[in-house]
Amino acid sequence: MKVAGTSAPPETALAASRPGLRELKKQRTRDLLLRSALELFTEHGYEETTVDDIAEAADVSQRTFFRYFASKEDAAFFVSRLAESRFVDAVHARPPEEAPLDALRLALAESWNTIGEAVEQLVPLDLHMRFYRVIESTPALLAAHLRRATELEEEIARVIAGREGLDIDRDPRPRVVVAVFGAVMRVTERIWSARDDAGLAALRDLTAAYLDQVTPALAGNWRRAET
Amino acid sequence: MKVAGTSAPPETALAASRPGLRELKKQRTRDLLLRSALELFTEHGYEETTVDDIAEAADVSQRTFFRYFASKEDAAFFVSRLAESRFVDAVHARPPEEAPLDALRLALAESWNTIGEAVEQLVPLDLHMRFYRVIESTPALLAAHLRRATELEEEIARVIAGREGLDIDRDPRPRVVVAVFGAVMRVTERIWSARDDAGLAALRDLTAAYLDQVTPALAGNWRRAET
DNA sequence: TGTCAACTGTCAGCGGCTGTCATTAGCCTC
DNA sequence: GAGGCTAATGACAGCCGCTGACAGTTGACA
Repeated sequence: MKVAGTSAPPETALAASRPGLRELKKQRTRDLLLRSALELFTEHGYEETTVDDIAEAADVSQRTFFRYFASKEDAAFFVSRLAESRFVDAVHARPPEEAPLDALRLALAESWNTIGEAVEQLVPLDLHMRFYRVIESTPALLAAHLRRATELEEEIARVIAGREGLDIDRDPRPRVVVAVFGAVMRVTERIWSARDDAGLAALRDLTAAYLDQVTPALAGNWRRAET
Repeated sequence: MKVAGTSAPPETALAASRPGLRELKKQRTRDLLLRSALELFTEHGYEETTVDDIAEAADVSQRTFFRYFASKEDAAFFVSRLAESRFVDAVHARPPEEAPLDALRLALAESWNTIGEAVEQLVPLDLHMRFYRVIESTPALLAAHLRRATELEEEIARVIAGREGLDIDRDPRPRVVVAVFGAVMRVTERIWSARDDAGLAALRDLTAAYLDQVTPALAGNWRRAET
């Protein structure tokens, strides 16, 4: 890679520009591994599925699996990574006049479709949604998910701090809002995944509803002003 | 402790009533394993410390380690578990008139000392504090820590829901406040652990300061009303 | 077509963790 | 205080996630 150019193949800094048989095969193997993994996970459970199972389902050796994915967990979150990056893009694109919490909420509302499309490129959206329930019910995966979520929060907190012209290490507010936002998201995921209707639309609606409740839920006595 | 009764050993349904040489040895082994583990973790790092290392430091077989702790991780969080239960107790003890967020904040403020004492029973408080930095800088431990934190949040959310007479599955507010509270705690831990002064007092002060910023940080535009 | 590099499989090995079984050692009774 | 009972332990074997090393295969490109 990085063969700069005089004559023949362009091969600029662009990734995956001209496929080439090799790249194509690679991508196909990776996709197959990914899909096999998610299918086995959702069908038999994460812990119950060995890396050997996945490799066998994709007709490669176990060693090859680890050349495509750093770990079993890495494969499990491959799709999520894609979805998250879309959300980050959406936050970046928000007009800077918006208050932080509004920017986050609107960025999310806006990115649902983009995310859906991006996921569908890799694996059936339905499969990815079902896998969320596996995450939620598998301690090891849930732990990894939460850690990844806080990393994402840190990234977004920096974006927010940038928008507001604040030093993230001197003013805790960017991290706090983002953490609060993330906390609500997590609660939503949790409740959503326990439901029967685990579709994307349901998640979207739940999220919107809960985000509206943040401020009222924090303020004072609930027994006085109901609703 | 609690040796009452007539003549020989009562041995009622009470746990750990009369030590007995056996129980005593067991407890000593467990404490030794625990302390060895934490010392090795803080000195050489979590991943770098083998269970064999820990077992050897405590002069038992590796198999015995796993009879005391379900996993390496389990040993790592043994002390934290104790501290958390103190906090839960404190929340339970709060007068029911207090608004939820106030109850949480005051329960925390109140339990610092209790926690410190309880920890000291098991291992040097200093060691436990230093270990928090290991958690924060070890991906696997951080992940586990976050998962455990959300489990704790669920427990506390139920307590809050109880206080307010709400059905936790119909009203999201208990989970939301607790999640927000927990989110602020996490941000605090993170910032605290990155500091030089990683003492208990510093953590306590930071937490208090940040909790006061929750509501203002959520409300509207930061650029207008500064501090 | 032949050379080079990328991709892959095989093998060996480590660390976390578990089941099994024989041995040890506290406990309890007679 | 000698015996039997049972909990606690150690030793061993084995599974699974994961990694390094080496050799074989297969696209890429002159």
